[in-house]
Amino acid sequence: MAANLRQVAARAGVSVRTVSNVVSGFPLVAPATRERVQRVIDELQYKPNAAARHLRGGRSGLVALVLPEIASPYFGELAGHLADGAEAYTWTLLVQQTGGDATRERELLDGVRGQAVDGLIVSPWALSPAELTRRPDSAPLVLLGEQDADGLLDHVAIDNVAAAAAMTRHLITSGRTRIAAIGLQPHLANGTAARRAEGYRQALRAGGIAYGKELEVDVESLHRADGAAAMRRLLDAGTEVDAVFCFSDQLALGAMHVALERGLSVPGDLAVAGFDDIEDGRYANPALTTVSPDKAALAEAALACLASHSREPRPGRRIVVPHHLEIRRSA
Amino acid sequence: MAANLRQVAARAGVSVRTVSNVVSGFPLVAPATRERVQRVIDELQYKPNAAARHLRGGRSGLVALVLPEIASPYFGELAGHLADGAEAYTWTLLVQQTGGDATRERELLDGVRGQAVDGLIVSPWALSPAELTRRPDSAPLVLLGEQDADGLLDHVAIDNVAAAAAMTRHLITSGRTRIAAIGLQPHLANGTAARRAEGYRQALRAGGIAYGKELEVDVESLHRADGAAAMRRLLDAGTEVDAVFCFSDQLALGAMHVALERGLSVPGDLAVAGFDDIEDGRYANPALTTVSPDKAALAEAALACLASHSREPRPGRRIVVPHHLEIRRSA
DNA sequence: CGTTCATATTGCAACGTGGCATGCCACGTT
DNA sequence: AACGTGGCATGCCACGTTGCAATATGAACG
Repeated sequence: MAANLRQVAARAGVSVRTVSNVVSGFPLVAPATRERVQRVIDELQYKPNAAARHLRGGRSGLVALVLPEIASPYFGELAGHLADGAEAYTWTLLVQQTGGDATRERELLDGVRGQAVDGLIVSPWALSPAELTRRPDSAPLVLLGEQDADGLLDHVAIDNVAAAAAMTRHLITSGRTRIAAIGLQPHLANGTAARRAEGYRQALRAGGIAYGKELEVDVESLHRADGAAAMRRLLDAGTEVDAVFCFSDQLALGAMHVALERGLSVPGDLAVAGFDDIEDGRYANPALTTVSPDKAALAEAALACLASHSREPRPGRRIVVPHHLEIRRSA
Repeated sequence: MAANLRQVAARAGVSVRTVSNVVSGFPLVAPATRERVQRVIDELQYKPNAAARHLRGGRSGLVALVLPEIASPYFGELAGHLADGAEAYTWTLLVQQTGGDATRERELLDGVRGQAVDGLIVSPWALSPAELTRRPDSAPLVLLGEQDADGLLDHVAIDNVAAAAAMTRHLITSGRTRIAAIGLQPHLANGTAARRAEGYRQALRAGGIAYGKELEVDVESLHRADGAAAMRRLLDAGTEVDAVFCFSDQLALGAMHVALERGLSVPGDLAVAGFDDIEDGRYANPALTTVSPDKAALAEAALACLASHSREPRPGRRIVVPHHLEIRRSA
């Protein structure tokens, strides 16, 4: 049975209000009183009741992270940064998985929990920007990833077009001429893959390199298995390729696995590049060349956005965090 | 501005209590009234206030997952299963990272959040079983991993001794005679590594294979970098080895990376085996042989434990979930 | 000695909900 | 006609906290 303010107050011979003042560090408390109350607090191991504080103050101290799946390394690493960073704001991170399902995404955006949370950090998958903005005014929300919702919602992301173009240029510079892309998702409203594809095409065009539909491979989702399947399709189709640029590291690891299985040498016969710079890529064999977004900055910016947004309403912001190419062995 | 019961009641021309009855599905409400109230609820988009419910009912609908770091693939995958499974109990998962720090682990076990949570799922790192049991009676707690706290706390785990022995036997059976182990953590009270070491030694002894200190490599933590460093030490020491059994897949991936870098062939010159069956291992090159714990069962058992424990107090339980060897290419 | 002021402490109310007990009404029974 | 029964609906209260406004205390000053 946890102690409450009343019990502490009774035992210390002061009013409930005074105990509350001590707990919350209100300055107008006599040192002697403060000390006496503090002693009772320690003695009874009093801990403020979060539910009551939440009800009274309207602040839950919770921030929801809404994403397709936490088991995905990229999201896991991001969640780690977010959970660490949240502490500075006295927030605790809550995980909500959508499984990439549109209905579930919609539900979570203003579900039961939506009301009990000080903010939402959302990595949308199936929902279009239009659907994202059309939501009742509840907790502040920040999107991870570039979205066409400028001025309406906050979003934090790297410049995907520039990043994809830079990696493609790297492949061209190192002598590759048949550069495939794995990871397009034409069926999704979520524009991340589209932006990466755009950067890829821009760079090919600028480099005077051939490109076309046969070099672009769609995927259902971004797991290693999808990358593996895509690579198999590409090789089975007999398309000539000397490089693949995958729009996620997981796709790249799956693709590389298949390439090696088929007896290709990486990077000899085939260069493989990824996107995300997940920890696995660093220790892959060969180590994976990748686009490295500054995940810590991404997390920090998202949290700062929420914090500033809950202080005062303002138009949506677009925050771009840095990225760099991490050139390793695979490309 | 979210609607509350009072506003719905006023608009529907009934009492607050009746609206509450409709919301909570209390049967004694006339169908006509129920429908009228429901219409207003939909109209005003009424959503029950979680804080008030929590305060009134003492249930927050939150379960905390306390672990060293969520970015670790094993924990990420486990968190995914837990978040999915929690839904069936109408729980939401909350992530608390300890960074393997004893002080922080202690804090979190009965911290501010500890009181606001319906249960704790804890993967201890630095804390000893004795310290874990010595805590004020707050929310129910279940430990992940085997701990010497039988009868006092619930814990859910695979049989680490048996699993490690089985993998070691597999290495022996496939002809290896100089089998090293990477991943001992003599400085930690947490007994998982110790149990795996025990299984390893048992199997070596039973197989009549040499073992000794020079074959057992300690690590600080379980990251790929630790595995890589351990492998380097092992090779630099000139110890003759034809297999390494790593006590986590991350260690194994780091170790394998170094082995390949040094020009060894895997599994030709060196067999590498891991523990955890994380997704990366499946697509590693070569694919990683590993001990595969049933993570879904682990998650489900942990949640069931919490649920049953919050219904009625009872002595601590020890739940063993199945595991199997996942034999791939690396060993 | 009375007034003023700063400091220290307090009581009241309200946040939104659900348990409890009770009130009300219509209908059927004696 | 009086009474009992059961279906519905309601009012009151408490959960633990904090904002607000008011009050008590003591010191300083005219």
